[in-house]
Amino acid sequence: MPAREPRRGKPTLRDVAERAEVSAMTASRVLRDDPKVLPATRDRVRAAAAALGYRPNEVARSLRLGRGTGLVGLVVTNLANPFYSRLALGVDAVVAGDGLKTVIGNTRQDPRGERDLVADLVARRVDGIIAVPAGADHRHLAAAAADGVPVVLASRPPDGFDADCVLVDDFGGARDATARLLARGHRRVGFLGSPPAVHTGTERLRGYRAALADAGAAADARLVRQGQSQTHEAERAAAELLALPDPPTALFCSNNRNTIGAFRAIRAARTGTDLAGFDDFELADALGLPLTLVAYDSDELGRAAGRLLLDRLRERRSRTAAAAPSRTVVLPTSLVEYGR
Amino acid sequence: MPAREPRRGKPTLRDVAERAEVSAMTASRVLRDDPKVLPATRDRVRAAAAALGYRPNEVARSLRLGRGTGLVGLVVTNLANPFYSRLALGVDAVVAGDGLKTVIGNTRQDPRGERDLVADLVARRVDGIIAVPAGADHRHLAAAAADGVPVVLASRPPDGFDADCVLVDDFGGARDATARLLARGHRRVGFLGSPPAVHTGTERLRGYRAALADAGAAADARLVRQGQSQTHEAERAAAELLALPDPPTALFCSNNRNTIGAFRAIRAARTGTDLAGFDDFELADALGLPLTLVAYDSDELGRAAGRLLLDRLRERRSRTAAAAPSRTVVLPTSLVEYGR
DNA sequence: CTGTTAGCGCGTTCAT
DNA sequence: ATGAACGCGCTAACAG
Repeated sequence: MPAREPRRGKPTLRDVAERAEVSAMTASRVLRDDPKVLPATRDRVRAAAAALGYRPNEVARSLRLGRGTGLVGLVVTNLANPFYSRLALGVDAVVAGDGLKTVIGNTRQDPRGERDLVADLVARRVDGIIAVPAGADHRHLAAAAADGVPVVLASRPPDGFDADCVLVDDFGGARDATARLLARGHRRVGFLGSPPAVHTGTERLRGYRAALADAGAAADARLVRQGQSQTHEAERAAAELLALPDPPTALFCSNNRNTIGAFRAIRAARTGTDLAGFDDFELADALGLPLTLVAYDSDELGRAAGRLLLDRLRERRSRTAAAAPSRTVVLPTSLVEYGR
Repeated sequence: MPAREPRRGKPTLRDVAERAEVSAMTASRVLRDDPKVLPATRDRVRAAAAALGYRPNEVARSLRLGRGTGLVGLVVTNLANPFYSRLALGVDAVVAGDGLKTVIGNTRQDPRGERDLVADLVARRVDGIIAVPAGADHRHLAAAAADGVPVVLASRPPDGFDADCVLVDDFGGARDATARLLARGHRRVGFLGSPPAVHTGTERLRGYRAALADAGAAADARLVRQGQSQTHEAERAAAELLALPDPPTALFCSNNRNTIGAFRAIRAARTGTDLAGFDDFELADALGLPLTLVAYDSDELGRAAGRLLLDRLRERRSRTAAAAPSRTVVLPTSLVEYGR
């Protein structure tokens, strides 16, 4: 039988080479713009490649080169939350600048799923991982880092291992927003937040408490509700607070899901309860109720994470000395007032 | 020099094999749960793999197996738009069920960027591509399909080539919403929509016009503004319509960006203009103005696209007969009323 | 049950 | 300027 079948699957470098009547090596050189090729040969190879619709196989390429795959793994819990999609956008914008693509992994808050996902990303030889871990157990991420895959955490710090990370000033933002409520004369301020396992939730709770302490206001534990991660759960929790015999006159919410839920509850109860929350969101200005929000540059969160990762990858390429110590970037927050 | 250096980079199958004192082949079998291995050997290999922290290299694996990479490319224009992030989520949810991962490509409306992106995805040997093309020129997608990469379009039909696609009932939804406005007695209904090149925009414009014709209402070209893809552009266009000597008494908007912009303009102008739009969105019920929206299951858009792609991939695996004819799924819409 | 051979598509090394 | 040999890490196909 002849050496090679004519049309089996996609054309390979050898197909191009045969058609141009050169060796595979020469074809390879031409297609990578290696200068040491005769112009005439170059044209023949290019013509052959075009005629065959040749596409270099990046899989074979990255195997051979031993470098990474040009893929960055992004691990988030819920892409439907604008917070995460903005993050994804920021990451992608930055890493795309270096020719990298982003692989998304949506874990839906499932810790086991997150473990498998990270393992799979490592097996796929992504160049790096950017993660917003769902839980407090970071061993799977530590394992990835130990396997030599650079890991960058976003929105929560690494626990039990060392890694770059980019955070928001959770404590300061929450404290400032709560202080703003207190400055308006409120004495009973409720708190609505995510489950206690989430770092941002606990930090923001700390900020809320610090503001109360600073103002000499009492910290009533009955006014603190943690555990809501969906708007309808938050609405229910807020309604319960408002129905208390001695209800809070203001509410601070630790994220946009809780703020929106609380808004609905307040509007329904017509109590005129003052409202503040972490995270800015679209249409916050159009709700017809006064609202104090802790804003920050959510795109920048992703971009900063992307930059930290790119720095690690560059460091790795230029086999320079020892690895740089891990870095933490903290994004500032600001208070915005709507409808006032 | 000795045959193999001890610790260079990640451990490979051969490292595991040597440590377990078996051949690479046996190690391979164990790690893939091939039953034809002696339990004792199996344990030794497993122990060796664990001790070394071995991770199979999926890159080498997919090169060897000749199958795809287990990656699905998703091409969208703007992940920050909830419409696209929901789509991404739906796609990922479905394909993840088959062990596939989603690679996102955000084109930011740049047609040239989209061309390069698709070419890159093909070079990376993704198993398939799901795209919401930015423009009307689909030659790059046709090329990918011709290269043997299954392509599924979402939210717009293929132009100039054959492919599966999932659409929303753009025409019907727009016609129904406009008819609702007309049924309330409006005679002058304005239209705000995306640039003419976008399929959904033109279909929805057709629906709007059909409703006008059905009701015997005049189609005043001055009341039609196309070209807005951001809320602030839409707000400006809406304001211009409202400032006309003979302004429309109602507005129909072809997507959520335009609806939100129009909402802001109407609220600012205090004209009480009636408003309807395509796409449901969060907080639409809380805006304090009556609003008629064309709703559909946006997650299902992504899921349906994912399923069409999976069907193609399965068809490909089971080398059955000729390829099935391309399929089109159309999602129904419904009208929802808020604040009325 | 286990090992050997061979090669997926490509690029480095060293010839010529 | 061009080509042959070799191997990246893995696994089908065949021995044994």
